[in-house]
Amino acid sequence: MFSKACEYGIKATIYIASNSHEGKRVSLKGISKHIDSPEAFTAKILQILARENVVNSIRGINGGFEIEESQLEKIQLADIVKAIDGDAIYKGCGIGLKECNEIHPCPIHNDFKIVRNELRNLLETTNLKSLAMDVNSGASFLKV
Amino acid sequence: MFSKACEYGIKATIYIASNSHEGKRVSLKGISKHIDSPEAFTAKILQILARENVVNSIRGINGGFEIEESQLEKIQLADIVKAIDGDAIYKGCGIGLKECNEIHPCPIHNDFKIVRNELRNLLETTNLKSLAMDVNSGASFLKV
DNA sequence: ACTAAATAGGATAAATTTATCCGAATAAAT
DNA sequence: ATTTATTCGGATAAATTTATCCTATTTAGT
Repeated sequence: MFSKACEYGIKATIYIASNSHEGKRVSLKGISKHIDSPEAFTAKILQILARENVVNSIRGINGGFEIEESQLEKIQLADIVKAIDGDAIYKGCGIGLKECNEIHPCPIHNDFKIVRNELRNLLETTNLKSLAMDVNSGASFLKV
Repeated sequence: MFSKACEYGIKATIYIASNSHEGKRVSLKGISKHIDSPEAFTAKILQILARENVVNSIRGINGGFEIEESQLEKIQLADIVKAIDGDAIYKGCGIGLKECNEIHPCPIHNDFKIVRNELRNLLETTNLKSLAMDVNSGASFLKV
C-alpha cells in the first residue's frame, strides 16, 4: 500500500508529534530507535518532511525534530503521504490506467472508487494531534 | 497500491476472461497488445497465474491462454492479487507493524481497518465473469 | 520427420527503492 | 576558539522490482 519510506515517515512524524505535544524535541537517533527504522534512511525521509514543512528540523547540539503545538491539529496524514509517495494511491486508477473516470472507467473503477475515497477520507481527516495523543495514552503503538 | 506486475496480471486475466467468455483463446502477443504491457514481462506474470491455476496455458501452435467458462464465476480478483502480490495489502497493517490488532493496534489501525475491509470485500467478491462482461459490452476499458 | 508458432524458463540488464557512509554545515557549551 | 552533538546532503551500495533476451519445449499442420 504505502512505500517503506512512507511507512517510516508516518511513524516518525507521529513519534515527533507525540513528543512535541509534551514539549519535547527528539533526535534522529531517538526516532529511529523508537519506531524501529534504519537511521540513515530515516534521516533522508525526515529531510523531505522538513523541506515540505511537515516537521521542523533544528541542527546543532540539542537539535532534532519537532512540530509546533499549533500545527499538530492542522497536519493531516495526507500531508505526509503526499510528500513521500505522492497522491496516486488515493487519487489514481487501481490498475494504472492514465485516463480512468466515469466516462472511461477501468473494470474495477466503480468498486475501487469506494476504497480510494475511504482511504482518502482517512488520510485527509486524520490529524497528527489525535494520533499523537493515542500513542501517549498507550492506546496505540509505533512498533513491533 | 498494487505492484506493476499485479496491475498487468489483473488486466491480462480480465482480457483472457473476456475472450474465453466468447470462446476465444488468446496469445501472449494479443494480450500485451490489448492491455498495453511489455510482452516478456507479461509472460512471466502469466506463468505465475498459470502455475496458480488462475489461467490455463496451452503451448504449441494455436496455443495461448484461456479460462474455462465454468471457472469465470469462481475466480475472484483476490485470487490474482494473492498469486502476485500476496495478501498483505488487504490483510496487513497499514504502516507495516508485524503485530497489529485490536489489543495492540498501530495508530491508524481502526480507521485503516475500514479501508482494508472495503478493499478485501472488493477483491474477494468481484468475479472474473462480471468484469469480462463489462469489457465485452464496452462498459469498461483495459487500456489508456 | 519437419516446420512453424506458441509458451516455459533461465540468465541478465535496467530502473527504482531501500539502505549506508562520510564529510560539510550548524549550533550550543565550555 | 575548540569541542561536541546534531542535521544536511552528496555519493555509493544493496536489494527488489521491472523488463528483456535467448534457448528449450511443446504442439499442430504439412
